Amino acid sequence: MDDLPLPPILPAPLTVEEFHARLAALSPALPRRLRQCAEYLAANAGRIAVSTVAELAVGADVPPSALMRFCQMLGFSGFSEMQKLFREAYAPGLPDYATRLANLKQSGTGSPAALLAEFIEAGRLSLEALAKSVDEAALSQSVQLLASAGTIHLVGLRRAFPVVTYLAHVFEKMAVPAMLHDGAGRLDHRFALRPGDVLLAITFAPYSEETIALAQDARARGLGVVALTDTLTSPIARHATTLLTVPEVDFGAFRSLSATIAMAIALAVAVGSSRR
Amino acid sequence: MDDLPLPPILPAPLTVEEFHARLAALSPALPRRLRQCAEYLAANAGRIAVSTVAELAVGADVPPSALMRFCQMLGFSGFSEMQKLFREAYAPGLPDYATRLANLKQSGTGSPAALLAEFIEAGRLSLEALAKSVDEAALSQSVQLLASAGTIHLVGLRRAFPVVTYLAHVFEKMAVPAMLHDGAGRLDHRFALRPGDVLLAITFAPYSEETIALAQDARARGLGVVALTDTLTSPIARHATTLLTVPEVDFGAFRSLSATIAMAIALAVAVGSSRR
DNA sequence: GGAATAATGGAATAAATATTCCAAAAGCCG
DNA sequence: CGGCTTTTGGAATATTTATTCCATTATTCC
Repeated sequence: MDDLPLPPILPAPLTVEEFHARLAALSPALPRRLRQCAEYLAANAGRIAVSTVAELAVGADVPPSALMRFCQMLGFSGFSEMQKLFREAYAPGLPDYATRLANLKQSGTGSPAALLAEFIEAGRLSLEALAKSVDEAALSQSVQLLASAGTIHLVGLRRAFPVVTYLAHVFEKMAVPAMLHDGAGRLDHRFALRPGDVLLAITFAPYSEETIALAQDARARGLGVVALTDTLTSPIARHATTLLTVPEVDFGAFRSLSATIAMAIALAVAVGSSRR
Repeated sequence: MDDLPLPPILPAPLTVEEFHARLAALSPALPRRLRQCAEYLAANAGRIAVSTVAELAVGADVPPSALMRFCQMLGFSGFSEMQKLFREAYAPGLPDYATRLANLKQSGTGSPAALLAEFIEAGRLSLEALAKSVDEAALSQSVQLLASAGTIHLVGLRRAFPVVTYLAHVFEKMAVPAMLHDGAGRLDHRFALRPGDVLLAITFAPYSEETIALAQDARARGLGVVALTDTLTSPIARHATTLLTVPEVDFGAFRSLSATIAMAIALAVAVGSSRR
């Protein structure tokens, strides 16, 4: 007659992040159907706000009742309460934004505001693509390599130049020894690269001869080279110790650079804090 | 007995953009309650996917039945059909992205990947904030002013420097006469500013003395000054002919620059095409 | 100013959706 | 292999949510 086998009732997650953490924590120790739920929801959390129990159940390939049980095991009273979390999380950021963007785009094609809307969109898409495609292993290796460098040499010309100037600024702020190769006066500072130094080279199609040449030279002299480029098949890939790629969405002939800069700062800050 | 006063039955919008266009077209000619619906939905279209009729009705301050009628007048069979449009539009972009981001952030606080996730997020928030806050009038005026310039002078130091270097690159590509004031060698090129020229000055807190001084000097000599800064109360505001602000979200001590660059390219491309 | 028409709000109804419950199946342990 | 516990699927129920209908109120036009 004792009907209190209730597994310790967990408190419901209060934020989307807590939700993901809970999912990751419970997932391995779950029976089959419930694990299916966990995996599907982890991969499609964005759908929760706009789907019904039945739709999600189909997606996860479980009966609706299994999904129901799953919600309760997470600590929610039911599916609706869980959905509420996602609907509220969704509210502040996107809705007004998407609307404004639509209005901007509509305000006459070719108008400055419409152009701006396009670049904003390109930037956002680039950032999203980066989030999806980042190679965590290559990133950590690059950080390690740069953190171990004597001096970090920065090279990147034309459209990549703004990124290296920003890096130079960030490294300076963090007191990391770095040297910017800017090609001013056509001076060639290749002999500034000394054993134990590392080169951080950035180039995108159409690739800069000079950047690639410097990478090749550094590599030939046994220095580490971290390359930041657009594809795995970039000509700089063959001269790189570690290779980072960022998928940048162009609008017209111009690149938003958002993703590249995000990657560059993350790299710089990680290096700066690991040298300390 | 004739009960066919049916106003010409419009076809329902098939995309979110069509929806906005329809709204804008019908809105002015609508009776009071229906106009309230149109206005509220135009400003909060993002909410449609995640709200109930009752919630939206409260937001628009109309009874649910009015909202219902409104949906039907747009050509939908009812609210559910309209909501379907928004739920489907919502699906592809965000969900996978948000999920990946959550996973990245979780991969150990302080790890490079987690840092990257933060910067991606900061960049995206900045872009969204920019979309919401852009002052279209100031933007067009700035474009006109720059388009009428003899030579465009670019100034921006420290964290703003990457932006001006990118602008210099874009202007060069578009064959717009522009001069970059980079402070190299502490040379002061203020006498390069000639009548009919325009200065584009970029600075963020903590504001650069040099940038502000150059703007002040240009203004005193009767030149146009377009200022790109972070707030309306920036010290450069008093020296500006037109003022553009971008709300940039920082993470830690570092700025993502995404929004600033989006604004800068839009400006440059608009100027370039209007000079042609 | 009054008849005709359009718009409105609220209550009644229909439909969709979430949630519970329980009998059957599967897994586990002695 | 047989009793026990856990997990599962589906059907029954409860709840929420959308939708319709109609009497009342405002507008328009003559």
